Amino acid sequence: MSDAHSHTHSHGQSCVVSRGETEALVDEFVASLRADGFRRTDALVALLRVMIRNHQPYTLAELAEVEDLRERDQATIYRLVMKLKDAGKMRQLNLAGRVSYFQLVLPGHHHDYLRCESCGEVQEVPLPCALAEVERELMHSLGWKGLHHELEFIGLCPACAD
Amino acid sequence: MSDAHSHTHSHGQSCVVSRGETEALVDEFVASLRADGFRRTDALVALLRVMIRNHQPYTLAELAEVEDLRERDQATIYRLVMKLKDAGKMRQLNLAGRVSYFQLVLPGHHHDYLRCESCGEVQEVPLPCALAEVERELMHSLGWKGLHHELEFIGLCPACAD
DNA sequence: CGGTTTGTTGCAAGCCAATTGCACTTAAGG
DNA sequence: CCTTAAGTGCAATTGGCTTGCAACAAACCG
Repeated sequence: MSDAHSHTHSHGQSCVVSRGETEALVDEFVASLRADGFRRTDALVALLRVMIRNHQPYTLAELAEVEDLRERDQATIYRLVMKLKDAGKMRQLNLAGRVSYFQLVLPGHHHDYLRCESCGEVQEVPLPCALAEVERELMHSLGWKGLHHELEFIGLCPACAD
Repeated sequence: MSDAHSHTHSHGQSCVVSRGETEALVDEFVASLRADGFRRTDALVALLRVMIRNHQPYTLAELAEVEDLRERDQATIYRLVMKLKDAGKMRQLNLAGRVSYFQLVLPGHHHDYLRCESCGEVQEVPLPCALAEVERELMHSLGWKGLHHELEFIGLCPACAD
């Protein structure tokens, strides 16, 4: 009952960074992490390399499939992701049902998503997001602090719509 | 590692329907469900009574605690919810991490939510939502069909913000 | 450069919401 | 009533996380 979505989701290509530029960003990122008690380990570097080079949401399972992380324990990746999240450097997105997606927090790289409820495809919304103003209004009128948001449009992708 | 949020979340009161009016809406809802092969069972009526009278997102666990559903098997509730979802009458919201929330689809009763990342409190956004136009634009320019959306603002509620 | 401290990792076990198989019950429609 | 297909309870399984523990290895110190 209820459809499955258990295949590999294709993400929109979005935000790909060149090889050399990635290394510099990774170094910078790791350096900033030192303050949070992180050490420069192979696993951390490999994880950041992937998530910086291709800035998009990944499931833990997807990360475990990636080059240089493939042969690592999933618990290791899990703990890295969680620690990054605790440090405020990682965001947990609840795009689909029971699996969580994770995406690095890179200031100025916010995105909303479209998800196909038939095939599970996820793609970025190619329009600027105008919710920052709503956030400001909510913080002002309701007293909430530090708001960000998660917006997902759900429907049928062109391929599944027939 | 990573905070827990495992307590009972308080939902904003929102959309409460009077006792008598609820019964009428339940009857109407059940009637429309006949077309999808549903039968009028006690469990279905009890479920709809709750979810129509107080139109808000519920977890399966919360539903299982409710009057008239308390002594029922959780698998029964689960299957009702899934079948309603398959019939397009129920929406699965991914508000928090591990657990899913479900909310009946009642045309014209759309809401966005605010969630506190410290205490887990969820409340409705008390502002009109202006994304219908974005949906139209996306369907037109990208060829997606039947779009709806899920929008959640995340931050610290007034109580947790100090 | 060794030695110490403390974060990191692998492995395996555990957790828990969700999911399913099966046999029994019951609503709906003759 | 009687038949049929949907609904239900119970128990068992799945699967994505989550954790305890002992072995490792960065980072730091003298």
